[in-house]
Formats: sequence, C-alpha cells, structure tokens
Amino acid sequence: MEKTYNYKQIEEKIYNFWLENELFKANTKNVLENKKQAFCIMMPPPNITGRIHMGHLLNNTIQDILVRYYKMKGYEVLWQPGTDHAGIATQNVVERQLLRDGKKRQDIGRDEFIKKVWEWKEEYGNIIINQLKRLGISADWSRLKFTMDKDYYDAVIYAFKELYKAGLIYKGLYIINWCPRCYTTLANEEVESIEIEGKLYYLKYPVIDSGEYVVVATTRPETYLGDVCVAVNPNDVRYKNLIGKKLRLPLVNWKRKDYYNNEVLEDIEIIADEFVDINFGTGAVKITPAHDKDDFEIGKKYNLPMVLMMNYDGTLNENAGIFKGLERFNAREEIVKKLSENGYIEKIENYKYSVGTCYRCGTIVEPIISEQWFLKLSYFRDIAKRVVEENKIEIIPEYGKKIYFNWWDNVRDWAISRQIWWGHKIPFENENDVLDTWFSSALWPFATLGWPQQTDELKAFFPTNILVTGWDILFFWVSRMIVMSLFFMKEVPFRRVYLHGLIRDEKGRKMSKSLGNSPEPLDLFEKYSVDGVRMGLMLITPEGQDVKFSEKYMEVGRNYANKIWNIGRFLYLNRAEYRPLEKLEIEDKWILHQLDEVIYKINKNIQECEFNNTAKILYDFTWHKFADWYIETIKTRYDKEYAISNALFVFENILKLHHPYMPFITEEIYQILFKKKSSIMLENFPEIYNFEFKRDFEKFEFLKRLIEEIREIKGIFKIQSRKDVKLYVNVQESDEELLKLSKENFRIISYLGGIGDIQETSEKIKNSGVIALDKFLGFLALDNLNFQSEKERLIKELRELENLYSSIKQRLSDSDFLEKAPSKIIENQREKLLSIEEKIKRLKKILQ
RNA sequence: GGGCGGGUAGCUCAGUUGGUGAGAGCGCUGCCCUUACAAGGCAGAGGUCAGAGGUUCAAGUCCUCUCCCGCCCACCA
Repeated sequence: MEKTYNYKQIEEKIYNFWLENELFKANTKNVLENKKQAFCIMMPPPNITGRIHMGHLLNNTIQDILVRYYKMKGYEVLWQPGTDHAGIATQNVVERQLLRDGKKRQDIGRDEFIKKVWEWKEEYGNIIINQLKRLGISADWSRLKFTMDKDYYDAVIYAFKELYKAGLIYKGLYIINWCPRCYTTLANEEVESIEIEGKLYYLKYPVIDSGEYVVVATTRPETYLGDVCVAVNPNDVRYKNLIGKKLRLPLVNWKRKDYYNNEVLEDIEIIADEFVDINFGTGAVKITPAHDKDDFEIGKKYNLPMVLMMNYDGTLNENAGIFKGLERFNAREEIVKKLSENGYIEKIENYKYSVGTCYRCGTIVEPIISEQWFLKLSYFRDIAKRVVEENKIEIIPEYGKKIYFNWWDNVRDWAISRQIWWGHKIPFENENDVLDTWFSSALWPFATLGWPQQTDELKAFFPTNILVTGWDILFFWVSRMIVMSLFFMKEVPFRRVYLHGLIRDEKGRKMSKSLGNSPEPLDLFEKYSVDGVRMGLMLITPEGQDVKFSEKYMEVGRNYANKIWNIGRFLYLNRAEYRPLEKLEIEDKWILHQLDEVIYKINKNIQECEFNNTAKILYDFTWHKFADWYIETIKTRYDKEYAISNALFVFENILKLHHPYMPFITEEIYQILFKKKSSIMLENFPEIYNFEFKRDFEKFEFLKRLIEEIREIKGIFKIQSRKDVKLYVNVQESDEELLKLSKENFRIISYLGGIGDIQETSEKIKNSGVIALDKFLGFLALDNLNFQSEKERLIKELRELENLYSSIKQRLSDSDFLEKAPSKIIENQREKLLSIEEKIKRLKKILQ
C-alpha cells in the first residue's frame, strides 16, 4: 500500500469492477419470488442538455448512500436512472446550433428539425450520465430511460387521452405567460420574478365633451392601446361624478378589433369596482384584459372586449395603428415620446417593481391571452393534501408539508401546451403544440417501469420507497407526480420525499455561471477524490436547509479519506492472521463497546435520512476514537498479532459502515486487507453485536482522562522527555481500584502519557504538577517546573469548582427542587456535589 | 400582503421528549518530523446561546412579543 491514498487510478478501476460484476442491476425476480424485499428510488432525470453541477452532486450522493445502504441491508434495490428531453432547453440549444449556419427552425421544417434534435441527443445527450458515473453512483444503467423513448412517449400520450376523457384537460382562452423569445407559453412555476428599477408613467385620458382628464398610472404604457375601460373605486369622491362617462384614448384615431375580430368602440367607459385601491397611484386603473392577469378577470366579470395589441413575437399589431410593427420595448419609448409631445403624459416617476422572466432564457415574460390546453390541478387539491396529511407520503423535513399545503391551497390550473416542436405532440388533428416537459416527468415513477403495460417491474417496485430531490422542484415535479400517480395508479408514487436544499456559495448566494462561484464537480474530484468530496459534502449538508459550500470542507473530506487509508496501511503493514475477538484487552472492550453504539446510531440515522449526523458520527468515531486512541494504544501490546486481529475486526465494520458514503476507498481497502475477490457491496451492513463491556469502557475512560491530565501538564510546561517523568499516586487520597487499574495498565499510560514510572506515595510531592480527579490524586514530578504557574492553574480551577459547588449546593437546599424534580436528577446532583467536594478538598490541601 | 426557515465560539454548524459544569470541524496560538498518516500528532485560548417578557423546581431547548438575515408564493395598476 502506498503512503497516501492514490485515488485517481483506484476510482476508475473500482467502478469498472462494479460494472463488470453487474452489481448495480436490479433483479425483479428476486422480489416477485419473495426472495428479497424491494427498495426502489427514481433518479430525478437530468436534462439531456445538462452538465453535472453541484446540485447533481448533492442529489445523487444522497441517493447513492441510500441505495448502497439498502443493498447491504439485503434488499433488492432498483435505482432507476434516466434523462429528460427538456423541451424548451433542448430546442433552444439546437436552434442556436442551426443559427450558426444562418438558419431558423422554420427554414428546415418541423420533421427535419426533430431529426436534428435526435442527432444532437445521440451525440451529447448522455454526457451528464457519464459525468454522474464518475461520482461512483450505483444506478441500474441497463435500465436507463429517456422521456422521448418510444414506449415512454406512448405512455405520455395515453395519459393525456385518459385525462382528457375524464374531463380534467380542457382547451381555453386564458391569460397566460408568454415568452416571445422561446415563442411559447409558460406555466406559472416557469416564470421567475425579478425586481427591476423601472418607471411609472402617468397617462392623461381626455374625458369626452369636457376639458377634463382622467390620469392613470402604468408601468407598461404601450398596453394602453389595448385598454377597454378605466376603473375607479365607487367610494372615491374624486371620480364619483365621472362614473359612466366616456374617455378617449390619446392618439387613437383608428379602429381596433377584439380577439374575435369584432370592432371595438372608440370611446371607453369609466366603470366602478371595489377592487380598485383608492390610495394607490391616481386611484384610476386602466383595464387591458388581453394583457394583464387582473384585467383579464375584470374583463370577464364585465364582459369587456379583449383587445390584443401585440403579436406573439413581441411586436405590436394592427390594433396599435401607427405603432404597428414596433418591438414591444421600442414601442414603449416611441409611444411615450409621442404621448409626451401631445401633452398626454402628466409625469414619469422612477419606480421599483418586479417582472416575470422566462426560467429558460431570462426574457421578460408577456402576459397575453392565448388559447391553451389546461389541466385542472384544482380537482386534485383535496386528495393531494390528504395523502400527506395522513402520512401516506412522508415529507422530510417535516415543515415541507406546510409549504406543500400552501401551494395546493393557492393552486391554479396548469397550462400544459407549449408552442415548440420538441416534445410530446398533443394527440389531436390540426394540433401542433407539444406538452409541457413536466407533464411527461409527472409520470416518471410508473412510466419508467413500463406503465401502462402491467409489467413485472411495476408489480415489484411500485410504489417506490423514497424520492430525493431539491426544494426548488417541489411544485414543478413532486406535486404533479403525486396527483398523476393517484389518478393512474390509485396509489402514491413514493412513501417518502426527502427534500434537500440548494447549494450556495460561502456568502449564501446562488451558484451561477455569471457570478463564477460554482465549482466544477469534476475539478473537485481531481483535487480531493470522489470519496473526499462526497464525505466533505455530507459533512456540511444540514437537514432540510441550503448548503453553504466551502471548498475547505472538500479538503477535510480528502484528509479524512487519507486517514482511513493510513489506518488501513497500518493494519496492512502489521498484518496478522485474522482471528477476531480473541484475547480481549481493556482497549479492545473499550472500542467494541463504542462500536456497538455507532452501529446502532448509523442504522437509525440513515433510515431516518439524517445524513449529516451520520457523517459526523462516522468521522468522530473513526478518527478520534479508533485512530487516536485505540490504534495508538495497541501499539503497546506484546501480543501484537491478537491486537491487530481485533483491530481488523473493528476496522472491517468501519469500512462497511462507511461504504455508502465513501464507496471507492472502502472497496479498495476491503479487498486489500481481507484478500477478497468479491465486493464489499455484497457484504451485510453491520448490526449491533450486543457486547457487554460497559464496565471496561468506563475503566478505560478513566485511563484516558488520566493520560489527558498528564499531557495537559506536560503541555503547559513544555516537557518532552519521557523516561525521567514519574507519576506518584497518593495512596491515602486515591481509590484502591483506580490505583490498581493504573498500575496494571502502565504500558498504556507510559506510552500515551509519556512517563517513565509510576509509584505510590503517602505524601505530597513538592514542586510537581497536580492531577486531581474523582477519587484520585497524583503528582507529576518534573524538573524545571515553575510551581508558581502550576499554583495559578490550580487556583483557577479551584475557583471554578467552588462556584459550581455553591450553585449545586443552593439547588439542593431548594425545597421546591427537592419536592418536584425527579429523584434521578436529585441523586445525580448529590453525587456531583460529593465529587466536587472531594476535588476541592484535595486541591486545597495541596495549595496549603 | 400570505407562507416557510434561520439567528449558539472569528467562520460553518451540532445540540434528542426541558434535567442543569454549552459541543464539533475549520481558523488561531504553542509544542512535536513518536517507524500508518505533516493531508499528521498533542495541548491551549475563545460563548450574557439575537433582545425582552412569561411558563417551570429547572429554559439554548416550551409560549408571547420585538429586532435582524434568508427563501418561496402572490403581487398595487
């Protein structure tokens, strides 16, 4: 074994070893024949346009931990991987590629374009999958699914038709979010709002047959061309006598037509409605039903015409008259200029407000009316909430429930048609739209298993056990999978949902390309090893909160991997015949006692998805218990072969416990140390042994404390020498058993404490370091000891003890406490008081 | 406006159903190349647990209010 963990070659070798031995493949038969229990996870399918980023790292590491754990627990595990066709994103990529040849998709036509997308997919679509393999993840790659695979495609179309038959899908004219750049509608969840510094324009609309004006405020002045009325609050005294009067739109001396091509009256009316806020702006609101969500509702309420003044490419149409053909933002400038020249602008104020942007390209989204297909999500509200309320689906962390309920309470129907070419085409004559990508991914948990066919896979693995995903797609994806599964399978898609946070940078900012704060996972693997990165990441991932990424922790992970490597190396260099648990000494029992505790905790924590806790427990036990104390201690053993063999027993358990977190290094060391040709993946995950070594554990704990005291004194006085340092134990002040224990285990104390001799004494040794423990008084005889500073140390300690003493004393003399506190607590306090009292007594004696 | 998280050591965070000398890692300081590991070992310093009030024998932990920080949803034209 080399001196440091040489991960680069090992990772590739081990991954190939796993693949060659088909260790990731799920065997459906084992479940159907009741040989094994099933455990199934669906991988959230990455986009085919994607490259691995920190989010994938976190998401897949967690899944891999669960998968490897349950495999070792004896389950038949299916981790179903796949990729998503990512309609808009992929179409954008291929369009950009076309543009390099100066072509638009319209130039080559739909069929040819789709062909191009497939070509692109064959070439680049699996890059992310290959990158994910570097992470060591153990998905069943032989079952890789793609949302545009023939069978999956058919499943999507089938689902659409069934929902349509059930009356849950309908087509209608609604105000939708429109991205003029992607030239498609967007679901509400696909719109991200950003705050901008804009302007608020105050427009003057002349009142007919009077010299008056009504002033309205707007952030989108160009939409005035689609205005069909102005609304005021009925209680607004300023406008009371204007209600019902007519206004003329400035500059508009052309005929406008509504959506159905009927001419619209030139003059618009002032109407009254309670919804208008008297205190905002001027108290008068322009109503543009075709271009604003709220106005659309008002329009429906009052049966107002819908005047569309924009084309779907973002240019103004006939209704804009002289402004026809202008791009929407140029139009705004032109219109403001024209209005201003003609005295129709009262004022312009700076104004901060938010606008919706396309989550794919960042273009400002235009609210606009359009005919679209919708899915009645509201129909599912009750049942979707019920399955979570009744814990048929458990959401981790718990508070995720509240967010989920809140979303359902406010849910609106889902616009599922998209005006793009790449996707599942809506199955109707003359229909050119495709379905929202999320419509197809909503079927993921069962369509990947062959639905609507009644397959063995469905029988064996559905419903799945747990879904691991980020908070950001709770609504996009998780909610929709739940209702689709309830509708088609009459069953929840998964028993549990584990939601992890987003990875942010040290300052808590989102990772983004423009900020340049997102590290490349592959670079991290190069620098810190995959296992180091996985472990480092899990050490900083709190449950249910965003992760603040710190490269420092990747270093911690790498150092930890190296530590494990070197423990292995030590055992390898001292290797002995493996006959575990013979000739157990105190240190063996001490570590075995704790091993049991750790095994118990790790099993519990992984099952409860406490991945961060698990990582910390493993780290602490392995480094600070096993390496720092146990390995150091067994170096003093005369019967080394037994000691090493017992150490191997513990270390074998440690390797298995670590395997889900650090698959590569554990496999490599396991095969070297235990000369195995098969994989550690096939071993059983450790279960508690029920050792009964509590008393020995406590005895060793005493020795440990004694050694720490010795080290502290030596540290303070900078003593390095060993042989000339003697420990004197005062026989009157020390418990007989502890004295015996110390003498019996002199090999340990002398090596780890660095002393040369242990002797009994009945007096107090002058000018020495003082070790005052419970029922134990020792002196560390040192040359060149400055007893003055030792005295100061002791006085400081004495003061602290006295303070403590008086507070406990007070508590114990409080009748309420004695009456109401449980006897166990009172007893505990009494014992504590006694031991402090003894320590104080000893310290005082010495200081005299 | 509605909802959700968080405020504990210089930094990042643990802290079980309240049980009583508040923990870790990193960073910092000092000493050590002790034959597994300097990607290491040993030791040390460092905290009015955001603030106020309350419940309780007992509060970092439970309740109320306040102040900060972050996120999500809906957005006032």
